[in-house]
Amino acid sequence: MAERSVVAGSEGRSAYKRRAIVEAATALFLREGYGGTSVDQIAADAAVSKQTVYKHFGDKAQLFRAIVLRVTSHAESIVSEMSAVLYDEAVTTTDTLRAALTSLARRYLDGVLQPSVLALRRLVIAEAERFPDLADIYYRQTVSRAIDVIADALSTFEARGLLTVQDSHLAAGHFAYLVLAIPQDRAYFAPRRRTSAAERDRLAAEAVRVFLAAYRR
Amino acid sequence: MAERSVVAGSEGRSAYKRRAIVEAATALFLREGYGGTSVDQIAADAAVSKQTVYKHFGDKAQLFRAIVLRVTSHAESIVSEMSAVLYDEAVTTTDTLRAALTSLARRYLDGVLQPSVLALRRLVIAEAERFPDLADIYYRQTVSRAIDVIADALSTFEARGLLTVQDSHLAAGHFAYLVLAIPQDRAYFAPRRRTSAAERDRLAAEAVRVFLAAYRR
Amino acid sequence: MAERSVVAGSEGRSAYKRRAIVEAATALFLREGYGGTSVDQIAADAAVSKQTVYKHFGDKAQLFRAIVLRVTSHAESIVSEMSAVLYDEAVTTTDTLRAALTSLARRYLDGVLQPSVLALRRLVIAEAERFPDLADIYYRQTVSRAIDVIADALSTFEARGLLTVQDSHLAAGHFAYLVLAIPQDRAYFAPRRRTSAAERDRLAAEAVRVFLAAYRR
Amino acid sequence: MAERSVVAGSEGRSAYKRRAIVEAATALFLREGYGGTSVDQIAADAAVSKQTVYKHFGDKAQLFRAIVLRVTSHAESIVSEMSAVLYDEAVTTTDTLRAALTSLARRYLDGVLQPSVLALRRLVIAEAERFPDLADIYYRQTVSRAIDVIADALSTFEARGLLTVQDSHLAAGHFAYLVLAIPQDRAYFAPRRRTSAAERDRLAAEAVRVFLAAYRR
DNA sequence: CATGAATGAGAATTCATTCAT
DNA sequence: TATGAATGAATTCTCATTCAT
Repeated sequence: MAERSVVAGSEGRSAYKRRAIVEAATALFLREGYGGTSVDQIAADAAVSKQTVYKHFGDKAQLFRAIVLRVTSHAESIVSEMSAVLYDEAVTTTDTLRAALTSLARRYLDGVLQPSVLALRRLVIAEAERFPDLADIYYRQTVSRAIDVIADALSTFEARGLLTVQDSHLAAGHFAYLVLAIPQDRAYFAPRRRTSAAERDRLAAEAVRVFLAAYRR
Repeated sequence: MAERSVVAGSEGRSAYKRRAIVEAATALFLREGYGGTSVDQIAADAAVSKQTVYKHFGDKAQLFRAIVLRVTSHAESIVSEMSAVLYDEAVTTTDTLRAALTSLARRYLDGVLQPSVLALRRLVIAEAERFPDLADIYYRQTVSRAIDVIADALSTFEARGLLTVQDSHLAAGHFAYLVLAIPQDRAYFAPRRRTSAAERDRLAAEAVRVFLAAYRR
Repeated sequence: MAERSVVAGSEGRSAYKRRAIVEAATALFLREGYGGTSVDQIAADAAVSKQTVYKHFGDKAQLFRAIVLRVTSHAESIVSEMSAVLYDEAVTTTDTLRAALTSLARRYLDGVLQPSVLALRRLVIAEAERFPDLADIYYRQTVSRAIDVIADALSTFEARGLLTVQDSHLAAGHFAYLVLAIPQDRAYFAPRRRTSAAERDRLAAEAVRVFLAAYRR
Repeated sequence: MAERSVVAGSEGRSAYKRRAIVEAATALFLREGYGGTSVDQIAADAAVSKQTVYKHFGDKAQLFRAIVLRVTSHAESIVSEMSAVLYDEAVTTTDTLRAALTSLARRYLDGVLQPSVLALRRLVIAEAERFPDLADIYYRQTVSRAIDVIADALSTFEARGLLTVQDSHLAAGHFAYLVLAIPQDRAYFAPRRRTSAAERDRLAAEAVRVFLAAYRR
């Protein structure tokens, strides 16, 4: 038992340090970028020796990959939560459809405009040339994924006779970017500026209005 | 006259070197980013001594600023050319309006999806934290500017009874991103992928369709 | 115990390296000045990597500060040793006073004319514009300090009816510079020239003679 | 005549530029030191090309030598002016002697405590290792020279039965440093601090008092 | 297995000096 | 003869990575 607890303590320590590294690296990469973050700093912030960082992650690039993938999968979960609203059985009329889409739009905005999500996007874009594989994964797991989910829902709504959609992915793209593009593009260039809740409400409502004008049966 | 040509040759030399530096730095910054580009490399590519770079531009950051501003002003000219179509007197019917907006959309897509324009955008986004002033200028001179121009045109069209527009800037944002957001966002994450002419045609046409469904009187 | 010696060895190593850096830097700064000494050279002379220098001292200026302060505190100890003679109870007559002052003068000369002390003074003077704080500390801890100590003693001697001193600090200044100024000023401009023991004897004796002529009761 | 005026203009121009270089270099060397001054800066401040600097002075070290020698000879003139008072025939009594010495002391203080003189001294001291010849010349032409002049005068005064001086140079040294050493040493370490006129008066008076107590017949 | 030190390279920047024009 | 450019080395400092203890 003593032995086990030592072993367990050892593993627990290792896992603890690993998590400390991940946390420090996540914060630093998101804040300072890849080039702006040094392994020294990560080790210092994690209160761990550099050697430990290298033992756990091989090298800086692999650590970066691990961090980005981890945060990306977290971003993916936003999409999943978002999609819940889409499978609401109650959407059977234009009014409930509008409500559902508006709710979806608000969730989407709230999710994607989170500072940490924006920081990740900016980071991935900045490093897309150095880490094209990461950029690709990111795009597929967040942007594409969201559009897929929306497209599915739109197809469902069309099957219920609520919408007229020919290319559901194009329609989903229209919806997604009617909602999101304005504040997201602004946020790319002004990382500090926030989009107020009122603004988000309005953007969601207007996006839905335009979308329905074009796609309602 | 011989003397003058000597003098002119002397000045021309300096200007020539300066241009060589600007060209080399532009290519490198757009391709490798700020951190990925060394002053050594710029000097080597420009076939110029490092001193000459420093004499002309002070330091790396100032050189970067000069480059970004220069390319930005070039990007701005795309907006100006784009706006030409908007003042076509012939837009008086729904059909001519649709044609004008489609043409506008195509020009917009063609302009913004140019590799060099995309590279600049990615660069500015990547360095928005380090050079917030540049990001701000870029956004105002290209993104905002384009939306302003479009908003003006939409107001005109409304005055002619062709559209119903309450918030012309919001409507312009809807238009711009219905057209652009899908391929632009994809391009941020996949710098190498091109959007074919056929795709651009379709994106333009569909964007205009959605826009008119929502905003036509 | 083996463990402890390992730990101790580890700490000892770090301290050993630090001391090696301090010694190399002290020698170089005193000999070559601040600008004339490169961090590369310090690292090489200390048989240590540049990184180790930077890890220990942050940057060149901080290293310089540490060195100057350390040597200054050593110079301060000269003042302290010097002051011992001043509290000799045996000073009760003009003759014993003369002997005590002469002894003091000799110690003062011996202390301040040491090549390393002169080198430090020249270094601090040379860098007084760049490191005014250091110059200030140096002046207070050595020059001012010595004069304070002497002034105290003179006050004591006056209390014993041996001297007539109104402004004890001024009198101390007169004493100190009657003793020291001639060879010190020469040494500033001729760093290599030494002042012989015979010369120092004579300078001490004559300084005391002049001083007593003016301040003896 | 036209030709001559051209030639003369050319020479005048050359001499003018030379003077501009000398002035700029003097200001810079005194303010920033040898290592802190770049030839670029000198050329810029003199509104002259670097080549012109090199044509006129060979290299930076020679320019430095020229500057220091020029300013030194100016400092020497202070000694000469100072010495005037010493050959005043009216010095025949203890009172006139005291007045003459006090006046001398004041002139000496005023001369040597001029900021430009102090800056030169600090510069020469700082570079004494690199330019030992300059330091030597400086010392002889200012410090030694002043002491020689004073020693001469003291000998004269002794010949008139006013003083008892055995080693006139030692006595002159005592006089000079009784007057000067306190504020000069302070000024070495605190380049910005000034010594007020009142302080100088007092220092002069007290120095003369001590000196006469020791050397008056 | 973890820590401090080392390595070795590379970055930005500056300098004194020399070449062409 | 004077100017802008070039040279080439040096300097401070940082980084990613690897030993040795």
